Amino acid sequence: MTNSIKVERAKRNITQAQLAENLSVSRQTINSIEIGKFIPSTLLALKIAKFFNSTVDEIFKLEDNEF
Amino acid sequence: MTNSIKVERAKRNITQAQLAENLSVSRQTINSIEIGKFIPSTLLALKIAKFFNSTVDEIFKLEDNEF
DNA sequence: ATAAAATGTAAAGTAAACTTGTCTTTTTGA
DNA sequence: TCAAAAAGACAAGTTTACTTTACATTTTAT
Repeated sequence: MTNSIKVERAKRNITQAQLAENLSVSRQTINSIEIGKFIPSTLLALKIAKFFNSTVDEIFKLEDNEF
Repeated sequence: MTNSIKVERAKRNITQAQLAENLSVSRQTINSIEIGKFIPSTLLALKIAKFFNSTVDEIFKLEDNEF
């Protein structure tokens, strides 16, 4: 699974810490998700998508070999 | 967070066990997600959405008080 | 009404998400 | 070029997703 959180942040010039604060999670959580270290819950994914006025499916993508 | 997995299953006449098998998770995992006992990972949500030819955002919704 | 299938529930264990704290490395900007 | 800000990384601890097993309840079909 890939995600474009870093790109979405860059578009809006928002830091990991700012995103984290807005979502009420730790900066490390955002960092770890961004670099693919772990997979967020669907609840957090929905919040991330909403924050970026986007969708979960737009930000998180299955890779070819997945499913 | 709410989800419409039960409805999507009903549309296609698929049991929890069949869905679980297709997604390589246990039946209890599907059951627990359906009744809101726990929140799936984004990876599993993407697989569920794909199985139903739908989207995560269509199947999983934030409730009004969330975020 | 009865059997079989499907669903709900619960407990114990494992895996992984997430937190907090700390430190290093990279990037940014004056 | 230098300092500050941002990002990457690591470890230990907590919480929660998920598994397996097992059993109870509900639904479906005959």
